[in-house]
Amino acid sequence: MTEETRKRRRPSMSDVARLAGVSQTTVSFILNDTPGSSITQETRARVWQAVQELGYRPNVSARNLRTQSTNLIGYGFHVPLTNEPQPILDRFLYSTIRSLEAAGYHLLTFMIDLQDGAAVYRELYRRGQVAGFVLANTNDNDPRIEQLIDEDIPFAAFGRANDAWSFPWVDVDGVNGLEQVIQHLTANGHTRIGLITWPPGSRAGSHREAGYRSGLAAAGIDPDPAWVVRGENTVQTGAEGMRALLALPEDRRPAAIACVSDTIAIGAMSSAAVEGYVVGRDLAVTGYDDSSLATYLHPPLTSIRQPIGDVGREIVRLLLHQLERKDRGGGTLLKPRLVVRDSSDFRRLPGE
Amino acid sequence: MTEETRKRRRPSMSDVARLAGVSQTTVSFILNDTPGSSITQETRARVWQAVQELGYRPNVSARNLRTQSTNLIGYGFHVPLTNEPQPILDRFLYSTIRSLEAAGYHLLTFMIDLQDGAAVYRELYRRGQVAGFVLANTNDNDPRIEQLIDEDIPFAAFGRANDAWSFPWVDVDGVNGLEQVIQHLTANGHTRIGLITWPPGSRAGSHREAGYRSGLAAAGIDPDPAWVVRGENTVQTGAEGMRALLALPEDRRPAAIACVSDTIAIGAMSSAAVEGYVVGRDLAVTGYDDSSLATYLHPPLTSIRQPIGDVGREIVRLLLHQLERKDRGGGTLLKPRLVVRDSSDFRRLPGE
DNA sequence: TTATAATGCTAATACGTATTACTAATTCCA
DNA sequence: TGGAATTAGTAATACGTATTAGCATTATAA
Repeated sequence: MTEETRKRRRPSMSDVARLAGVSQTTVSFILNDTPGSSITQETRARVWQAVQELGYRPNVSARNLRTQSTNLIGYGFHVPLTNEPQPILDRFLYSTIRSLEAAGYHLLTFMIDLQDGAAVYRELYRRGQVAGFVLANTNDNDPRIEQLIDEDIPFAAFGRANDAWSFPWVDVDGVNGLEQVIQHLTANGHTRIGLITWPPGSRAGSHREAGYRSGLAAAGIDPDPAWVVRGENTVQTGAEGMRALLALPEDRRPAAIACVSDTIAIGAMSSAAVEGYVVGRDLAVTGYDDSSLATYLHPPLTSIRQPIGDVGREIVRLLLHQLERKDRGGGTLLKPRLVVRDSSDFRRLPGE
Repeated sequence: MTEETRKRRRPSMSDVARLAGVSQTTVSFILNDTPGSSITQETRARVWQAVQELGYRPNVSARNLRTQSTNLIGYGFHVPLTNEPQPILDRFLYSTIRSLEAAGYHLLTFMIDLQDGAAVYRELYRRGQVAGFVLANTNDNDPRIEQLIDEDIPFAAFGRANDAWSFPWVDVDGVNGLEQVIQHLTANGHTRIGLITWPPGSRAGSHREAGYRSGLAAAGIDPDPAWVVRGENTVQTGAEGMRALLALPEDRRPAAIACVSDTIAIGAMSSAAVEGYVVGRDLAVTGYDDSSLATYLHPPLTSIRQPIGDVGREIVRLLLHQLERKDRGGGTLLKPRLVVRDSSDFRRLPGE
């Protein structure tokens, strides 16, 4: 039985046509509702009947070959340098997959490492395996984007890359996000505010840092260069960054620390606790991403929530627009939202 | 220029053949190293030259149609009920994608929700979009597995489903994992040990619970039914579970709590802190998964590390075996490893 | 020297679909 | 009533590849 089942050829349109007593062309017309074709209700019914009976399903490869297209969109995972979970990326991916499926597309995933990166994209496209790409984790002058623009390959990116390049992107306004954080902290009376952020060259990092600076400027604060420390997106970076900041002489030591991710904030909070500080009383800490952990940390973490579902939907819209109408769209900038919790909101704390 | 670039048809084998002055058949023979064909070194060189010149790449759809196969493997994401990060799943995915690519396959992702689940798999397979599937998050009597077996569709699963069904799976021995945890805790003198685990029906959950029970039995401990509390895989479950356990009367209250995931353990630790317990001194807590956060929690979390890279590799091996030799393989059970940290290792703590 | 085998290549075909060009029968309109 | 227009369908073809069958030409064996 196994062998027989495996061997049996899947029914094709011709099989359906034969069973229904019509031509293969007619079947195609009916299944695709081809405009301009005229078929009786009765034959339509007969053909659908045959489709049911045989369990016919159109063959994707044949259809792709004939239409010179494909229902696949590529997405490259960066090889993770560390094992940190990437909750934002996961949620972005889910939302993107969902939106793509609603339009009849599927997401093909592949791994890229930092050097060969761009080449894989070209290869997949030239083989006709994918119709276009969705990008995430974009960087300053991202070589992938440069190449995709160059070769006129359809794509849309989560994140910007370079003010000079014009391409379809969706981003969450990191400048605004950190401005909200700083505004919240200064409103709470803070004047010495540190920042734990990523190494230079990260686009998202530079936006968030710009928001940090403009937020401080708006409050008339001139930041001490020592207030900004950097590292990869790991808990460890947060822990070490916090230790460095707390090691500053008392008159320069920040009493509020903004982090560019929850992951970093978790490390920072843990380090602060080790050093004997009570976060939320002695020290304000904020994160970014509003991951699900934020609520349950001790104390709960103030964070910035990104409208990830919207990002996925908008990216897919931009991409499909290209695939259909063949012209590139512009960018979309979405606003994030500050979620205040005890890690930064001293007024909510009991006592002191 | 844009329009021209877009319009230009991708070169086909015939174009290469024409440029090299040979037949399309010859080009195919050369590119595929078809055994039994005999072609001069000189013609080979001429053809490769033409391939370079035109930038020719084989068309995937045409190849798939001709060979009645596809280079895609399907992977269905469960719609996440919560926003918890799933570090294990992410790492499993990376490892799987890598292994698949090494064999010339790509991973096609799609979303499934709990009810229609199984139908999507059949649909993708019958359309010839994918050659088989990789499954994760398998459950007791998983209907997807039942259907895939029924319809003789190639697949391999991360996790078991049912002792009666025979199919290719890879799993990490959860019984052994929790036995290691319990053995460690009892060796440290604990006699009242709680468990925060998932709702019944989770296969992985029942294995870990069995390990909990056999571990206790090995130490001659008869567990109080109140020691086991259940909930979804969220931080909240951990927090509430811990609160429930700590609310038990003192003579029944566990002093060590094993959790079936780090996510749950994080909630448990946070809740314990709120109740005024110092984890690692008053209370031992252990997790499962050894996520990257574990090291940087306060205190660092004892956890179970799963050999995820091996899982991905082995799954792909089992799947490819089916695709090539057309028979199903058996299962592989991998051993996890206990990583002891301060959350459970009282002897490491300073003072008392 | 001649039949046979190996070498180096090509022509023809099929995979399953979508689409264009066409035909026969019917309906419409003046 | 008769020609045009519409209706209901079909035949033929192409997408780009892999493969089978076959055909010269050269090398080998008897």
